[in-house]
Amino acid sequence: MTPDALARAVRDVLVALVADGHLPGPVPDDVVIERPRSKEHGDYATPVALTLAKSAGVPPRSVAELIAGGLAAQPGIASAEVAGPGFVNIRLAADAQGALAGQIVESGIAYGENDALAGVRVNVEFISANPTGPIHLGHARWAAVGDAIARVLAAAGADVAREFYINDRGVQMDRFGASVTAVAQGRPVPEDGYHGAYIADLAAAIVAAEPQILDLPDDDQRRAFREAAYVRQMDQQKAVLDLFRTHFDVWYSERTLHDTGAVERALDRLRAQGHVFEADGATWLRTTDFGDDKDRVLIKADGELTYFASDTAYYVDKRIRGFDVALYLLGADHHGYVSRLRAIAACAGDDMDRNVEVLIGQLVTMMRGGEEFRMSKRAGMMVTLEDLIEEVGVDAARYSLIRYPVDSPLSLDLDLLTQRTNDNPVFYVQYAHARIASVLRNAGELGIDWRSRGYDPALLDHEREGDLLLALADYPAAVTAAAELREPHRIPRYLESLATAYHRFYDSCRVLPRGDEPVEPRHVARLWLCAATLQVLANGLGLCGVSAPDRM
RNA sequence: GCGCCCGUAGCUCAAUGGAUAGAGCAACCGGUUUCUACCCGGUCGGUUGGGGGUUCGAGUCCCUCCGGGCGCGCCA
Repeated sequence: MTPDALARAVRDVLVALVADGHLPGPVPDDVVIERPRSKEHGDYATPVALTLAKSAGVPPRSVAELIAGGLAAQPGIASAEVAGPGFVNIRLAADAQGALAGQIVESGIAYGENDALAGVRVNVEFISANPTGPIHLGHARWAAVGDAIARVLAAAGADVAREFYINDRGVQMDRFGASVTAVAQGRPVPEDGYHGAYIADLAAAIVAAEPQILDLPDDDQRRAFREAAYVRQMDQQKAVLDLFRTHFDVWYSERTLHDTGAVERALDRLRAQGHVFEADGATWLRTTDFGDDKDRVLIKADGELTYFASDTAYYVDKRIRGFDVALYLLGADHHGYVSRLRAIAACAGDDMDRNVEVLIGQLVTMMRGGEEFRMSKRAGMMVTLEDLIEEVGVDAARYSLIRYPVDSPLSLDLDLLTQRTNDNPVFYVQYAHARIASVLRNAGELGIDWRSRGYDPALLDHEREGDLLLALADYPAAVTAAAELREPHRIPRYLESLATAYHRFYDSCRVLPRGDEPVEPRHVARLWLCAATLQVLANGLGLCGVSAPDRM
């Protein structure tokens, strides 16, 4: 029995109690089912009597008694008891609990998927690094977390697009182009240019590929270098992200935004909503109507569009493309954008609490030998995603970036992440997967065809088996919570608890027959439990974009 | 100055308003006659930064103070 099924069972009891006049209505739509911290409080507990008592005008324990009485008569429930101020503590029957293993194996990769966010179209925009340099460590957190959020949202039934916004227009691009040009011509990089060693690499590669570029007139040459460097730098970013298993559905160019008239469309819409005004020769958006600190300029007095105009047009464009939610994943240095992005939505006539969402990711640093790791081989003073992958590998990097809530600063300890020990949770979880794969392999070699035999769920009655089944039952709720709260770190945390439950089970429950022992139904039942655990570990690691190895 | 985020065990961090605040690491003690010991069990460890409030119930919500991080351009 799953927590969902249990919630329905409790609700059925409440409906019956109301129908019989034992309780006044209404019955709440959602009955809260909790996993008590203490095992003494049962497999599950519901505090619903506590919340109902007030409106019913009855002592909570009396309400709880009624619920417990009704529940105990339900199939699959071993016991339901009232405890504390009015909790109902519930224990499941072993067979009802054990049946879950079969359900999970049958569901396979779909176990954990749900429809909590069905019908919601979400645009997840993340990284959006300038195409003027490599993806750095600050972006890396979002490369992992943004991708995991997208996976988790999709698992919860949302229609998700991963999007990368390319700032390929404006002053930074020109400075980038000027820097590459200068190096190619043997001149020093301008003061306000880009100084990393990668600039020289780009210049050399471009000159090697198209030597005639140096014969072009100055302006043409600078433009040609800029465009060639842009293409190469984007390719480099894409290659690294590809290596990092972060793939985008849409690469959205700021130039495109301007070329397709999206800016004008957005301005029209904002004007129609009545939040645009002229002052001091400039065109403004009155974002202060919706909580921003100050109004923002869309078109400068010199006629140039601001970056804010692009932001605005881009948001409106996302909505025109049919997304219900524009989810922005930004670095802490951009948190000042939150109020203006929300104001943009409101100015466009949208609901700023629903149509736009901004997550702010705090800083990431890398430590080695107790010292901060600051230098990159290619990029100078910044550490790149490439460096991180080189240091710890994709799995450890992704896992440890996803493992923590994004609103707290993160310090990655490279010494730890390269160790294959318990300090390093990704190995702990992967090891559990590999361990199970090994058991299943051995079962195959012993000729135990557990899958076609079926199993008796009531045999999974050992305490550690029950704990493992409870952990397996928690998975869908972990996925839903991760999606609804945009907190993918819940998945690694969950996987670690599942891995612990498995290792504990493995420690006290022999799965395969020893030596010449015959194959008994209990062995088969435990193989089903192993297979179910393997599946959930694989599914959860999949949501993190981390591999689930069969051998380690 | 204004705004946002954070403050939980020696360290790194969990905890969707629920019961006695949990893991891992570190320290100490134990565990494998055959499935992966990269594992498992135990001990030690807390005024959840301080104070006040809301609630049947607060680490969680509100107020205030303290401490830390970041942001506040007709820049991009």
